[in-house]
Amino acid sequence: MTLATQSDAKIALFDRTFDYGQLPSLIGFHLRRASLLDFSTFPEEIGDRSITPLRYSVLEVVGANPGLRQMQLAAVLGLSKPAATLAIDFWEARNCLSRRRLPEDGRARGVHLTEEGEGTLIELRKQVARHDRALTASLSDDERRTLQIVLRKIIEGGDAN
Amino acid sequence: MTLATQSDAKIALFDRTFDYGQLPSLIGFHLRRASLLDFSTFPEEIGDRSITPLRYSVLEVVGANPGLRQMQLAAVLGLSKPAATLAIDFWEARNCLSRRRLPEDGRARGVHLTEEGEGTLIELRKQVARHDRALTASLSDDERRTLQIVLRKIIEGGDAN
DNA sequence: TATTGTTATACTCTATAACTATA
DNA sequence: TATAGTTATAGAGTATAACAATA
Repeated sequence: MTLATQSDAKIALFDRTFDYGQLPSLIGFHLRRASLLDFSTFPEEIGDRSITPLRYSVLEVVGANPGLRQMQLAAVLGLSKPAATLAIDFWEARNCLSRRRLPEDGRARGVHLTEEGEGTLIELRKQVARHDRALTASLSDDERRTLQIVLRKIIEGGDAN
Repeated sequence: MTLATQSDAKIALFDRTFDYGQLPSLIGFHLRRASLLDFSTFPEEIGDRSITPLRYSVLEVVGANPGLRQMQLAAVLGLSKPAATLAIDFWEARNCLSRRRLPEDGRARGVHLTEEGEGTLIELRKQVARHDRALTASLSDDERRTLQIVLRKIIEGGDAN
């Protein structure tokens, strides 16, 4: 028995053709590769390699929800407590985020954009939108829209749209 | 100026609603989340937490290209040399892969499935296909097909299809 | 001198748990 | 006793470079 026969797509390398087996039939395989491509090209557009997609998303969510608590931020983005702490530390060191004690609960901190953070976010938004546009440059508007809907369906496990 | 107004989608948590800002307009955001969901549910179907998507893909590619060199395997899957070495080590320790010297080049090793490896791959293929099907259970066949095509376009940067 | 593959090392991320301060 | 957040620590994954064997 040869397992090499059920192929589906090939790749040319070293003057030879290789077979991906059943991998190309898997949505997860393509999702992984597209997401990796997104990550790997992200810093090219942003310039600053220390600004990762995750760190950008933290700034974005704080901008959209001024004063939310660190735990809330963590829950919204699916971060662990330490991950939230570290991401906020990163932006605080750059004077883009600030922590403020809440009068109603001395344990909690509300997270806010600083003035510099607002400017940084406005700039980042443009760059990230440009990067995302470049990532999907080969798609029609219709395909881009469909892709977004279908990905949401996957993420919400069938309860979406 | 408030940055919280350009919202697009919301999430309910802690008896409150939070805003994702521009994140939901980004394909990359959804790709990341869908891919993370894929990864996080993968071990549930496979059972063995040490068998990662990457390690499975190594077995798959060796099965589809018996005897390919380690460097070729690395290139096909976009792995670094050490990553290829370690992945092959993993399967060799489980008696699923073997390295064989090539008569025509003493430096290179060809990678082969063992008999046990063939059985393991056959089983894994079924489980992985089932997992991928579950991941996309909320999609119609048509949507699944479209998704695959569109993701390939992204990956190949516009030269695809 | 270049290439295949291995090993060593370091760096990033993540996950857990211990800790503090408040409640 | 429980919760918000911080710090400490360890584990997985990845990337680079040094290395051994062969060409």
